[in-house]
Parts: sequence; structure tokens; C-alpha cells
Amino acid sequence: MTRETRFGALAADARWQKAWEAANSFATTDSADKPKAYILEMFPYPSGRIHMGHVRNYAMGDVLARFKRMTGHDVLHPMGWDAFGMPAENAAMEKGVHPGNWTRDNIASMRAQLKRLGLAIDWSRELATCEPDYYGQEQALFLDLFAAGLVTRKHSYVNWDPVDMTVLANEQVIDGRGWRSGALVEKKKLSQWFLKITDFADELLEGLGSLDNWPDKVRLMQENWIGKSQGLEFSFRMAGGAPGFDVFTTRPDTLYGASFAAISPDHPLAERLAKDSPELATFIEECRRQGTAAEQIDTAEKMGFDTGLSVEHPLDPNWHLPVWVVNYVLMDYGTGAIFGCPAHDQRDLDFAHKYGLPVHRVIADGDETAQHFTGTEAYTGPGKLVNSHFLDGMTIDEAKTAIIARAEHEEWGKGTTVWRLRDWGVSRQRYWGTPIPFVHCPACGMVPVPKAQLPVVLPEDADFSVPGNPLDRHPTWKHVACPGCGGEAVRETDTLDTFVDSSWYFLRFASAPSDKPFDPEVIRRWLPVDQYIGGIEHAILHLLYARFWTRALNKLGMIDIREPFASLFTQGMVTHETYSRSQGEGLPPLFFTPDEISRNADGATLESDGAPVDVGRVIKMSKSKKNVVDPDAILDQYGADAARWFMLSDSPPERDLPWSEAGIEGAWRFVQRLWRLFGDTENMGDGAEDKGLSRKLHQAIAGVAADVESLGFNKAVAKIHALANDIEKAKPSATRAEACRTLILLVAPMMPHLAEEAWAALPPSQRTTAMVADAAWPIADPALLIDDEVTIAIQMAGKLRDTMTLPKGLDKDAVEAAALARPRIAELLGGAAPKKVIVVPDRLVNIVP
RNA sequence: GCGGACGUGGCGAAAUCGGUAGACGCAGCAGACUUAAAAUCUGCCAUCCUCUGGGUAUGCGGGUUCAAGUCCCGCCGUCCGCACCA
Repeated sequence: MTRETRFGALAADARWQKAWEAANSFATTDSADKPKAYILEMFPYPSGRIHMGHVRNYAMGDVLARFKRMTGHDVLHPMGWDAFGMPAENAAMEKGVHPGNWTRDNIASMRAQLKRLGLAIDWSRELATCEPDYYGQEQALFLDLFAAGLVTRKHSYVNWDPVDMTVLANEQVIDGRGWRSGALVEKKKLSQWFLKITDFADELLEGLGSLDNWPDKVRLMQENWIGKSQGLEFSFRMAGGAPGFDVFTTRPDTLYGASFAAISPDHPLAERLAKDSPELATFIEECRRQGTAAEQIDTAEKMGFDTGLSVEHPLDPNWHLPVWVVNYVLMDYGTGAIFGCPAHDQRDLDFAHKYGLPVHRVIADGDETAQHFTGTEAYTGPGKLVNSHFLDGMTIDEAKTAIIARAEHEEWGKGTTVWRLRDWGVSRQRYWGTPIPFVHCPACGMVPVPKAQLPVVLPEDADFSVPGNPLDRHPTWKHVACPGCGGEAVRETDTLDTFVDSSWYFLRFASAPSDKPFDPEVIRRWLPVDQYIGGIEHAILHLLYARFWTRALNKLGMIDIREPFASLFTQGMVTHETYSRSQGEGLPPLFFTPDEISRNADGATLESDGAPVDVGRVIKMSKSKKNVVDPDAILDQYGADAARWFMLSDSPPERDLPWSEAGIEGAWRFVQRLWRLFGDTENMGDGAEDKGLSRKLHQAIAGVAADVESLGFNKAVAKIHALANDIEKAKPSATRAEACRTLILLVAPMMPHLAEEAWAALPPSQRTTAMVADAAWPIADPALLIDDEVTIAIQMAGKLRDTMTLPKGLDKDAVEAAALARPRIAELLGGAAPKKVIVVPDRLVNIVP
């Protein structure tokens, strides 16, 4: 058979994907004599089609998984589906399809798309969270957490659409209104299920210190999210001495700057007072006409209601502070009440200005110590205490210590720690999620469903014709006998937050017995995940919840590990230019897809009319901006290897990757160029060695390995390009033929189909295995990694003036002498002795004249 | 509002420890091959000047150092997350 002059990607992709499947190449072997490598990419939500972000994510993980196989590891590289969630219910409402059918159809088409990428995945471990064999085990774990006291019920607020009579997600609240009804959203208090993540606040914070292979920014974000703060909790007495309420502050040092006390609209005192004050009741109503998202609360106009009551200042009973109900004080944080110190807190200052409350400086801003504070910016910097009686002259920290000591001595308060982290509300008033395995019995109360009766399966018949939770109005499903007394009872109709599903799936991938969530022995072998890869958008919630579940299961004695992900990598987004035309003032621009556009160096035109369009900024691919490129079309045109190669080229993986037509074409050309080069594996010339090329080859073997290992794919790509250039330029030799063969192995993790095709074309005597999928990574010869000559820069006063090539490893004196002997340097020195000479061996000489 | 990051040629970037800024790729320009096109190959490609050399350049302004893209201080710009989107 003669070798094709062009690489036929489409046929090769299909051929090798079939061959790997037939050989079961990527099944995990569970052979204990090899080191294990658990490579995991965040599993996708089955939205219907894969997008370029998925391609990038899975290409990266796949390169690492294949590389680990080549370096002798037993690799676990699984795939599954985060299959519960809101879009399925939306589809049910809009298109009349059942969420289950919609989801399973999506999974089937996305699985087919992913397989076209040629991923080295053990598909026998595939799971979907919407299937009872998964969520039933999740219900079992939920009952275990309940038994361990980590599940509670509490009241909390949800977004309520008063027209549709349904709970809304934050995402469904647009400018304070329900996305379908357009009604103003209200906050509504519901009794809900919570997981007690706050029990683990301290260890989740401490544990961050052990995560050396996590990005610093993610650790910092989690640290701030958990938000440990030390402060003072104390009680205000009402003016006259009646018991008042507790407040918490992180700035007890500013107590002499207090000018009011403020409580949350949800504070019990506010609710009690509202019973006798229609005005206050109206005000509280107004505060509740607002979503629950933090951003909305923080950016809302400051509003307050003067209750007319006063409290005594704890340091001076004769000093009375007015009590206000205030919209920016949260019931969830601290005690739901604060004292306001406008001079040194921006929110308090805005509030004080609006309502004409006094503003007293108690921290000196440099020389500025005047008690009357002017300006619109609160002073939050360091400084000495002023206008604060016994605290005057102290630093902020000293004053904090002094106040806390006095409060504890006088018994009106105590030093305490509070957390920003709140317990995790897992109740969702929705159909398409894991049913919470509890029954409400009029006689026995809240009763857990016995494990023997699990799974509590979602009913297939559900009515989506009206908004709201179909489980709640289901005619039969919710009515059951109480597991305790056998009397009439009703099921819990809330389902679990989908973040619960993704908090333990990495365990189920490793071990999925039918009668329990996982086998601890098998978990011991595989966990933690060695490399986890996913989007930065999961930096806090998903990653914190998964850490919490791992620690909770550890506490229950079910697993040994405390942290699920030994190493974390957060990848950037795939972006693209936008194409649009203005539709006139006040109207949104009309966007066009890349398919409708001809792009050239100067700009872009619309193919249908040949007239120009505006080329907009490079932003994240999104349907609304139409700057989306469909992976399937790219695979049809260029094949999997070119797509994978482009995804790994140029941009560092943690940064955004701008997709471009020119870029994928460049990747395609390189695939073809390699194919031609791989055809040269038998051209030995006269059979001689090529020492220089040999060095470059071995440096590339070591360099590409190091780059892949550290996920520096763009750097590995650059090194492969450079090596290909060097091989092409080299004269035929035994070394060059060997380099061509070795290059097949170096590109194999990234371009597996091309590598298999080229490998198969080698004479059998020249390959170690039948398939590249089973081949080993080449071994770099340490002797060839070091050059014997180095180019040394010669600077004068820090500016480059000359370079010289010297044997590597020369001592400082010899290098200095060589530099000073250079004619150019001698000329510039003009015979004068240099003032100072700095020599960095094998790098540079800096002469200070 | 709070929290986090990022900023280097026309573009994506590299520079791993404070030590020759711009490797590698994309786009572009010139040439070779070709009846022609595609494909392929070769060369050029930060910027300015008085051009065998020299100056200026890593968002802007300062600082430390023999030496700063890298360290410190202050700005500006862009992006991401904010607990019921996944």
C-alpha cells in the first residue's frame, strides 16, 4: 500500500476510535503494580451540544491522561453527566418534552460528539446523576449525614414570584422582576433543608494550607468566602435598662464613634415592633421587595426606619443611640444587628449622610484628628485612636484588645469569632432533582425514609403546564404511609441542589457498587483525584461543597482522605470576535454568526450582501452575541487532531483562548506538515549521527514532558514546532530518521489519531507496540540535555554591548578576563579600569565603568 | 458594594531563580515553484535615528538594584465570582 500524501483526518479519526474501543485501550486496569493517576475534568451539564469550552477542557485532560499512560501509570479518566437542573424543566415548559427524555437525548448526542474528539476515557464508568442508581446512593449518603447531625431544617428566604406563585432562582430574577411574569419579586420565608457546612468552617479554612497544588487565587477566594473574623459580641440595653439585643462588630475599637444602632428588617425585634407600627411593617415589606442576591443587597440604595427607641452606649449608660431598622444589615451574618460608626465604615457613612446622623472621627488619618468628620469617603486605614477616652493614642489592634478585655471584665460582651460562611441551603422547590428522602407525618413529624426503601424515585408523570413544583401538586406520588407509624403521611417534595450531585461524583467514578455509594477499599486506591481541571467559575461554590462532603464523609469514617482534589487547574474561556450592525439609536445591534461572515485582514463583510459589518471585541462565546463556533463543524472540516492542537496552542491554558479561523487552519497545516515529516522515517542518508540534532531531540523529549506535566501545553506545542523545524532543516542521517519516529511519540498525547496512523505506517521492526496508545514515552539521555557551549551577554552599565560564546561552566575570573579582552569592550572602556565587574557564570557579565 | 485576577509587537504569546525582552505560532510583505490557482518552500517582520552603530520600548507615574516584564508604592483599564445558573 502506498502512503497517502495527505493525512485523511476524517477516516483516520473514525478508524482509530474504533480500534481503541475494540482493544479496550483506555479501560482502567486496577493493577496495583503501577502508580495510579486519577485525571478528572469537571463533568458537563447535558445542555444539548458540546461547545468549544468543553473541547478545550477535555483536550487538556486527555493530553495529561494519555501522557500518564505513556509514562507507566494506571490511569483513571472517566466521564459522566451532571444531569439534574433547571434547563430541563424549562425545556419541559417550553417544548412540552419530559425533562428526563430531554436530558437523556442530550446525553446521547453529547456523548457522540465527545467520542469524535478521540478522548482516552474509560466509558465503562460513565454515570448520570439523574439516574436512580446514582441519586439513590446520594439519598443514602444524605441520610448518613442526617444521622450524624449534619442536616438541619431552618427558615430562610427565597425569591418569590407573586404572579406565577413560584420560587425563582437568582438567575430568573431580571431587574427585580420574575423573568416570565414580569412581576416584582418578593422575598418569602420558607422552612428548608440545610447542610451544616459551618461546622467545618475552621477545617475548610485550615485545609486550604495543605492544597499546595491549587492556584493561589482559588485558595484566597475560598479563604475570603469562609471569611473568619474576630471581633466583639455585646448586648445593647434599651435606654432605661431593659434587655435589648446582641450586636457583633469586627471594629470594637471604633465604639466611641458610634452614632446609631441598626437591626436587620428580618430581626425578631423589628418583626415584633412592626406588629404595632403599620409604618414599620410597610418599611419591612419594602425591604423584602428585593431579590436575595448579595450584589443587589449591597448596591441597593441605603434605606432606614427610625424606630424611636434608643439603646445605652455600653461604655456610658447616659449616652443614648437611636435604633434604626436598616436594609443593608443582614440577618444571616453575626447577630443581625450592628452599631453604626459612620466615620470609619462606608455604608454607615452613606446612611448617616442620608438621615442626618452625626459622624465622629475616632481614628486619626495622619495628622487629622478633628472629631467632626467631613467628606464622603469613610477612613478605613491605619492610625491612632482619638476622641476615645481611655483608648486615645492606641493603635487599632491595641484598642480592639483593650475594649474586648474591658467588655469581658465588666461582663457586657465577649471576644468572639464569626464566619461569613453560611450553612448550605440544599432545598429546591423543583421537580428535576434528587428527591429528599423524608416523609412528613402528622403524628411522628419528620421521618427519614428507611434505607431499604431507597431510592425514592422521581415519578415519571409530572405536569409542567403551570409554574411551580410538580411534585408538590402530584396526585399520588407524595402520599405515602409513614415509615414510623404506618399512618397517612406525605413525602418531602423539595429536591436537592444540583451542587450536592457534584459533591461526590468523583468517588462514584472510582467505585460504583450497586448496593452502596462506594467501596472504601477502592476509594483508598484511587483518591484523591491527582489532577482536576475545570472552569474558574467553580472556584468557590462547587469546589468548597466537594471539599465539605469529603470532610463530612471522612468524619463519618467512610473514607480516609480529607481533601478530594490534590491538584487543581482552572482553565480560561474560549472567546471569539463579534460581528454586528447597528440598527439605529436606542436599538440593540444585530449580531451575525462567524458562518455568515467573510473575514479578511482589513475587516469583515456579510456574505449575503457583501457589505461590511462591525468587528467587535473578542469575548466569551455566547448564543446572544452569536460568536459561537460549533465543534462538530470543525471536526467535519479539520478532524479531531487539528481541533485539539489548536485548543492547546498559543494561549496559556489558564488564560482565555481567542478562537479564529486562521488559527484552526494553521493547526491543520501543521498536522499535514507532520504527516509529511513522518514519511521520512526511513531516509537515513549515509547513516551517520547528527550530534546537534540529537541534542535538540533529547532536549525536546525532556522539555515537552516537563511542560505537559505542568499543564504548560502552549509551551509544549512551541517546543514541538521548534523540533519539527530543526528536523526539517537537518540533512538526512540516522539521527534524523530516529527523530522523525520519536516525534510521533511526542505528539501522540495531543494528536493521537495522526500518531496512530504514522505509527502504523512504520515497519514493525521500528515500533515497540502495535498501537501508540500502548507505547511508552521516549527516554531522554541526560548527557544530551546540556549544551557544552553557552552564549554570554556582556553589558556595560546594564546595557547590552556584546556577546561571546564560551565553554559551559567556566569560572568567574576566566569569564571576566574573556569579557575584558573583547576588542569592543576594550574600546568602550578606553583603557580605564572598570569600577566594578559582576559575573553571573554561564549567563552574563555586567561591567560598571 | 464586597472579593479575586489580568495588562509584553498588528494578534496569541515566551522569558521556570532579579541577569541578552519578543522563542514558537497567526496575520502581513517579498521571492521561488506553477500556464494559473491551491498546496509547498525561502527570506523579512517592535519602533525611531545621524544605521559596521545607537536611542526608546513589557498599561501609566514613582522607587529599590550593577541589573526590573519579574520586587515595592500609587494610579488607570479590562475581565470573573457573589451562596437558587451549571
